[in-house]
Amino acid sequence: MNGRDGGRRVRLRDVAAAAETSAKTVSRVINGDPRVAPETRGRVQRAVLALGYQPDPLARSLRRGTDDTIGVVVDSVADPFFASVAGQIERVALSRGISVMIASTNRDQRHERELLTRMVQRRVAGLILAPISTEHSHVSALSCPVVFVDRRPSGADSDSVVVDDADGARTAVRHLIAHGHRRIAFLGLEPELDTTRLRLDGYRAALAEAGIAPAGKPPGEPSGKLDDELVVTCDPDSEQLDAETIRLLDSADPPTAIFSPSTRCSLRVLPVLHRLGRRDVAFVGFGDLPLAESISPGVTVIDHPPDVIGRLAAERLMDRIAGKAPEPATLTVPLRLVPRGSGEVPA
Amino acid sequence: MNGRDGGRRVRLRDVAAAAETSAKTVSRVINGDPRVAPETRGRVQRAVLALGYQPDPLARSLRRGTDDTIGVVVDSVADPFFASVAGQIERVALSRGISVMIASTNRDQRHERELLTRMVQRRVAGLILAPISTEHSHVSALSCPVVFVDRRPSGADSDSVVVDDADGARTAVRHLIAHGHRRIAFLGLEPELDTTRLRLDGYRAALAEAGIAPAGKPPGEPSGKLDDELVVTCDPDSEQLDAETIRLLDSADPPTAIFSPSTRCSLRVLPVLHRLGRRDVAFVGFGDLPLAESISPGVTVIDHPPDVIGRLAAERLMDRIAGKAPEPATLTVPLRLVPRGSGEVPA
DNA sequence: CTGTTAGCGCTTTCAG
DNA sequence: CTGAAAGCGCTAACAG
Repeated sequence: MNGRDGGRRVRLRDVAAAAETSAKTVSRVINGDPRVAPETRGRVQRAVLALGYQPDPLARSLRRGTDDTIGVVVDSVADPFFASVAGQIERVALSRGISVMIASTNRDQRHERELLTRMVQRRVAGLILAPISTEHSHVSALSCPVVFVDRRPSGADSDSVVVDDADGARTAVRHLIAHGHRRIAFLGLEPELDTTRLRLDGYRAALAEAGIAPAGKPPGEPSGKLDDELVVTCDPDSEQLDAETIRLLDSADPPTAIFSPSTRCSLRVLPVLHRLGRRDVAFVGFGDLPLAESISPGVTVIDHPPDVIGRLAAERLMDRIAGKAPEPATLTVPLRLVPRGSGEVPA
Repeated sequence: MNGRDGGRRVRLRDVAAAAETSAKTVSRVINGDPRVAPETRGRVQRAVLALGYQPDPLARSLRRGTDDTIGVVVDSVADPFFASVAGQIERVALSRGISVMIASTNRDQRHERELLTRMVQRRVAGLILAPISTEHSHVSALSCPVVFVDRRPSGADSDSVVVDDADGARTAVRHLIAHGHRRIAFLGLEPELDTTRLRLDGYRAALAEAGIAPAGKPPGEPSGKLDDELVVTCDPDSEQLDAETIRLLDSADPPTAIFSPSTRCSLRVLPVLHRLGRRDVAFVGFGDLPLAESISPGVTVIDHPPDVIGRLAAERLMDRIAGKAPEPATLTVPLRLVPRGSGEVPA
């Protein structure tokens, strides 16, 4: 009926034979080359339909040196933020007939490099990367356009779609300060991440401009802490963050407010807060959460919209692939604070 | 230094030339063929390293007819459940050196077919599919192993990893009945989905065994409703579900308990409940939620573990690809009820 | 407008 | 143990 005769693969030459012409002419028809006689074109199209021919993307890519697929490399597809980013990228790509290949680095630099190499070898037409490694000279040598998301490349001559992390954090902490808080904790991403540093900068800037000095630093630091007494940086997916949160809240001079620099952190810290029944502790998180408004108090967040970021990155990459983008640029997606209650708890 | 000399692609023949041997011998070394003289092997390996050679996966797949990539086709990567499933699949695949290609159907049958065709054309070694179409004969003809997840294929001669949807729903509704509820609403997936039907069956079974007849059905049904007065089925991503929830709660003889048959529904219904301040309405959801224990009352759920499902599906597919799996089987992942408060609200 | 030839980079024959 | 030839399915280059 439709060509799947016994599972046998239909090739260009089969179509050519059926249409009584050459492979090249069929190729022309397939690729919309206008220089084919209408009559011939008709015969070919009929044969294509009759045999159910579908071009082999592998052979085509090998010959053309490029593929109609783009690669998306993020921390983890299982992370709802990146899952959503990837989903949007897919939507945009799909609407232009481009396939998407998604892969996770799991925040491993070596793995990141391997994935990129692998994708380039597959002749992807372009890449969208949430970089984990700090050094990206190898990326610019990649021979296909790359758009960075979420985190900036160190060498700033590439396209990227980011947010103003420092500003977002500053806004969050200012908000807490405006509600009377002076002891505000930062709980607490991996210090290696670019964004951690920026959000920490914003946190400190807000404190500084309010004349709040970072608390004195004891000399011998346990691992997982930075200088500041109220700053914790550790893997937010580990229970260490729970422990640190409890320790801080139980300490002699505890924080009255918490700034959580990422959704992953919030998902750790909020349950601790609720388990302890500490509704008196103010909370602002970086990144929105499902059910944020159904918790009481509602969770105040800096909205960090994955769908916008994904869409912009995808559109940018499409333009680049089409050769349309004029020069590398950094798109900064605006952030806004969404007050829901937890950030407005008074000191 | 490491072969990326001027971005030029290093081919097998370049290595052969450097090692003063033939392309085929280099190919043998690359593929671990033992029938190469140790001395030759050494020379080749040195040349590979010196030139930074990496085999071209495209050319290799074209020639071999198979690729070391598997395809994952789910409703949407942006859906946290499937994102998590995909993440686990990726982990397992990766540990065996297999790449993963993820794509979303967006619950479109035609699109599902296109994606599958596309992936098969790319010679994927296997597929993991959360089927949306109800008829899957075309899938079994796909010429590569397929493992179904979440929803069963209609022709049951394939591998699949599912949960006992009816049983999970029955357990949930029994739990509510045990707490004294007799008017229990079902709110409310798309009726087209296989799983909706099964979960609805379980819901009805639990009611039936408790001697609770489905409420009388008015003759003229507005769209989005099934027969039963307390059953709503509609797209859970639309605001229609909010409206239906409010309507039911405001009706003359309102439900005292709600069974939400999926996480997507829960994320719609719970905010409505909280907005209305209806802490008196009992709630059990199918599928766990982030922050479920931080809401008050804590959200009672049937845990529907995406990581287990993903891992099992991936392992099953790997076995199949390796030719190890004996015969098609349906793996049923056990479900358990996690009481957290909302399901224990008395009638 | 159409066809032939060559070759993308690799691996499978099949001979040495 | 090694290599030459052929070809996976397609398209670029160059004729006609």
